[in-house]
Amino acid sequence: MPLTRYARITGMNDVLFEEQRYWRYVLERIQYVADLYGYRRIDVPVMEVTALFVRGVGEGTDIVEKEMYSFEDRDGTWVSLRPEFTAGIMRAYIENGLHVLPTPLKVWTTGPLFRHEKPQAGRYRQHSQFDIEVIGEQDAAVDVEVISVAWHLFRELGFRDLRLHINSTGCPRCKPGYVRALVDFFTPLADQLPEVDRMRLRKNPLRLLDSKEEATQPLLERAPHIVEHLCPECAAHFADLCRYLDALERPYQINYRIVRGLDYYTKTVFEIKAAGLGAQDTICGGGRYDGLIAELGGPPTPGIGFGSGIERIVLAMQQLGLPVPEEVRPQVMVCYLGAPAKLAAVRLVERLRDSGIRSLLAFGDRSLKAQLKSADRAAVEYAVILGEEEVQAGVATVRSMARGTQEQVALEQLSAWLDAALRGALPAASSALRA
RNA sequence: GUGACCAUAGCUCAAUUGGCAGAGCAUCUGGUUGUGGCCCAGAAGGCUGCGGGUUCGAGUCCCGCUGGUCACCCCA
Repeated sequence: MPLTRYARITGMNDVLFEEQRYWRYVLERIQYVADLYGYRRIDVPVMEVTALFVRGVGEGTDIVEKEMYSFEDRDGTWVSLRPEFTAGIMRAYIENGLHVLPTPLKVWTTGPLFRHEKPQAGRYRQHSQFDIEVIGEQDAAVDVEVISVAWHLFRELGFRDLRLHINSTGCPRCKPGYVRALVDFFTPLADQLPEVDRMRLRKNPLRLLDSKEEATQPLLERAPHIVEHLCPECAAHFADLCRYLDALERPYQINYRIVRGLDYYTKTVFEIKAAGLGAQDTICGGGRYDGLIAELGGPPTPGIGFGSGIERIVLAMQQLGLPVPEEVRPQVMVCYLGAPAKLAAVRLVERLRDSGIRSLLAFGDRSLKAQLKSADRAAVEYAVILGEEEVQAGVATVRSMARGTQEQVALEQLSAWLDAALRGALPAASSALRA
């Protein structure tokens, strides 16, 4: 007897059966949409050397500075549980020489990510994302396709109230100029800013844009927009993005206040928000990272991708009452009376499974009453009863749980009989007796 | 990392001013031979999150810790 009861580690979650219906459906739709758009699955390790994330995500980011699960491996190398997918996938791209594949390379993945944050609604320390990446093409039509993959998925899952926000963060050529303009704008107004935002002005001026401080809001209204400071190349790219979105008649809004927290973003950034969640209402976020692969030691190659939190999707679907398929239920339960019949039952249930019938065996030598009760709880369509009499005669008693009728079926024909009955094609000349 | 609220059976919740820890649901068994759902009866299930303190006496009051929830920060 253990003296302590073990509990979940903070921010970790058990996904129980009711919720699994959502997970199963979401994953299934993800595969469908990924196939539809021609994305190939890739899986990368949950652990990488810490330096990869420091270099990829960015040294000064919150993720790297205070949220990574990092530790020294037994052989002395520093490793981290992945806090996001992109860096690992880019490492795999470079390491496996995937640039030799037809360009662009379009991949998707899913799995757990780890960030040591304080948990709250829709935010967990271990969470899963659906992630896609397109590597090797800077055409803005790619950006639109990437957004469409997410959009299509959410529509497929039944979401209707979605909001797409887009922005451009420029590139190393135009971003510094904008940051300077932003600082020039706010510096004379610094005394009107709350403490937090004065700090942002000094440390990371771009963060001012997504400030939620009351006092800052009216100032932000008049602050310069990055869209007006883009270099000709970034401006043209952004204009293309908008033109293609318009062509799709996809509703979007340009939100010059989207600033993503990862250093690698360039040009397009976007978020999709859903109703039904609390403060964490972003179910998809991503953008372009044209400098990342070179930064990680690969050939200069543009890329774009997004991550979408599966827990958040599931949470929103539950809140919104979106329909998901019922849990797959077993179809038959085999009940038995006495030891000889039990031997026959053990053989029979496995034979039923061989013919593809989802079957349970009533364990534990309990009374027939108890066995039928568990058949009822399991919501099977048929109970198959094997007693001394049945074994003698080489038959089984088959009881329809819904109708309460039963009849005897020869053991050799049982699989075929059940198979037909479960399809709704009951054999015609069967003599049903009322119970 | 900061703040607010919360913690009693597997779940949802009771327990008078500080006075014997309970109910419903779920689980198991039974209501006469081999027949489910409804009903009835019973069983099992608790160091009241943990540790201190006040008190004749603490689930209840006080302090600390841990955990949970929500929000900030950040992010999916």
